[in-house]
Amino acid sequence: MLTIGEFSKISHLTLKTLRYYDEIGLLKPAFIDAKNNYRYYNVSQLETALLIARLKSYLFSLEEIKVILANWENTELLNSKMKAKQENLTQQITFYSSLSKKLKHDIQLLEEEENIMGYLDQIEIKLVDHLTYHIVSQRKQINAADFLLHFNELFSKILFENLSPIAKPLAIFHSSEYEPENYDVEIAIPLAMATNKTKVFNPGLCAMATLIGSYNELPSIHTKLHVWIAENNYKLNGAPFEVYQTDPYSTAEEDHITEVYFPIKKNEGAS
Amino acid sequence: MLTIGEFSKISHLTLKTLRYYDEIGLLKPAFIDAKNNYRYYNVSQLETALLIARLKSYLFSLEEIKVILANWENTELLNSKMKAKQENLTQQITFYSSLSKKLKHDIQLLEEEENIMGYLDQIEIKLVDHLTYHIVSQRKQINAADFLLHFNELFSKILFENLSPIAKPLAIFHSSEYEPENYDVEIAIPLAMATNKTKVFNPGLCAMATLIGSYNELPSIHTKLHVWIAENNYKLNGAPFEVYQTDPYSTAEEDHITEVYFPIKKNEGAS
DNA sequence: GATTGACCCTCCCCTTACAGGAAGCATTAT
DNA sequence: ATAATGCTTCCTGTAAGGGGAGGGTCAATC
Repeated sequence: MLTIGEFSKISHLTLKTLRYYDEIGLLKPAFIDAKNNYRYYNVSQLETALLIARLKSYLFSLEEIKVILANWENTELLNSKMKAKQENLTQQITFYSSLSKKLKHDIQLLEEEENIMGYLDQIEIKLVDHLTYHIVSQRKQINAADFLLHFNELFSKILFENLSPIAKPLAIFHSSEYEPENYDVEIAIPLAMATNKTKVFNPGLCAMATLIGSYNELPSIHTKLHVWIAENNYKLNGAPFEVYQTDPYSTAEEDHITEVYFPIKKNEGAS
Repeated sequence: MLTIGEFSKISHLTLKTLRYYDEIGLLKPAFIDAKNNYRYYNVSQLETALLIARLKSYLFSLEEIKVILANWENTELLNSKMKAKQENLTQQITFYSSLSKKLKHDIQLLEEEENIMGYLDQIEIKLVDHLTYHIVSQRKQINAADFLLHFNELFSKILFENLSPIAKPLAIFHSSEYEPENYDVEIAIPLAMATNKTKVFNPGLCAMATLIGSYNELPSIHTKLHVWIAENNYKLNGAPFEVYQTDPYSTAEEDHITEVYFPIKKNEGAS
């Protein structure tokens, strides 16, 4: 039997770690002296410790390791977990690589122009009077991450009910705050004619900006629009909406074209 | 002035996040109504929010971002931070890649042999009677991470005091637990002759195993040795030590050869 | 037999960047 | 006037332990 100190020295796990593993039930000492609560490990547990360390080096969480240890005989499980982790690592590498590329780009920008936020000045804002549409729409609380999925339903409806779209699909944002898990969005498609299922969409005067590229830059567009609205003495007059000009399935992320509209009206009492 | 909800919607930061940024002083609302503690942001703060989001996407911690914002005029600082982060990312990528390779190797092992701990059976243990040495040594509490640095001092001493080493350098481990930040290690070099600065090193009977490759596998060796000692009815009889057979500066990590010794004696009262 | 120093125990707080939820005011719309 | 919405603070929880306090225990020495 090994005391916790001896076990620590051999396994290269700290005392803190060993007590923690005991606490969460990952590696419980073989024997605990009831009268003083001293932990004693037996020699065979050293190999378990090695195994844990190895799995940990592959970035499995302790919770995952616990499951793997509990099913140690089941090599199929281990195999699939390891392959999943492998996939995971590959994704991480891709992610870091693209991040590194973007960072490199910004470093260059900084050295040439002394400003990494310069792209903001490229965003052009137009004042437009938006057409009136008859739209079919669905309003829902969705998770922002699977925004696209909810469009499919509407696309399908259009197809099967023989409706004829007259303009690109759009989304109207009703949320009063940003809550990515629970986003209050109305997805809509403009039709050629009014039916009993359509409603009138008439935003009127709008400030508009076009986003070319990843959706991640959306806050930049919103910011720009808001700054512009404030500076030009307008105020918001309805829910913002976006019109999708490109097919998200066939277009690369960096070529997406999205038009962002903010319905506005002149500020009363302003000069 | 924007309420926190409006600001959230535009910046795509949640209410929780905004309140948290206020709390840690990263993005304080421009105005707080004293009578109801409502937070109000002004439009220009939207751009700060964008900047924060951008830096966050580059995996800067909020603490780092705070520093960058505080020195926003100083493009030099930003530049160096970004380059450091770039370097950091490159390291991460290297790390994940090598991890991925190891994982792949283990997946193969698992499919061929149904066992990823099989390498343990390859470790061979020998019973040896160790020579007696006269050593110069230094015992210190060190950080395990810069183990190598502490050898340099001793190497230098050897050189400048014209001492003649007679065998490879070694390290004796006195710690009673594993504490990587505060490792009680005695670094030593055997000399040809005794002087007033040397001491006698006489470990006697030892169990020994050779580690070929990365130091990370050390716990495996220790485990093996301990299991062997227990199974063969010996017990520890002094501090474990390691002999470094290869030059750490000119040898690749996977070719390092380290001999691990455990001084032992027969267990009394055993059959 | 007593002391000392090394070893072990539990308990509590701290870390990052928030999320979830409760309880209670404040504002706005009907 | 009332209800719905929006805002506030406060508490708890996350992963994997680290740091330290305060106190009990063990083995070896005097």
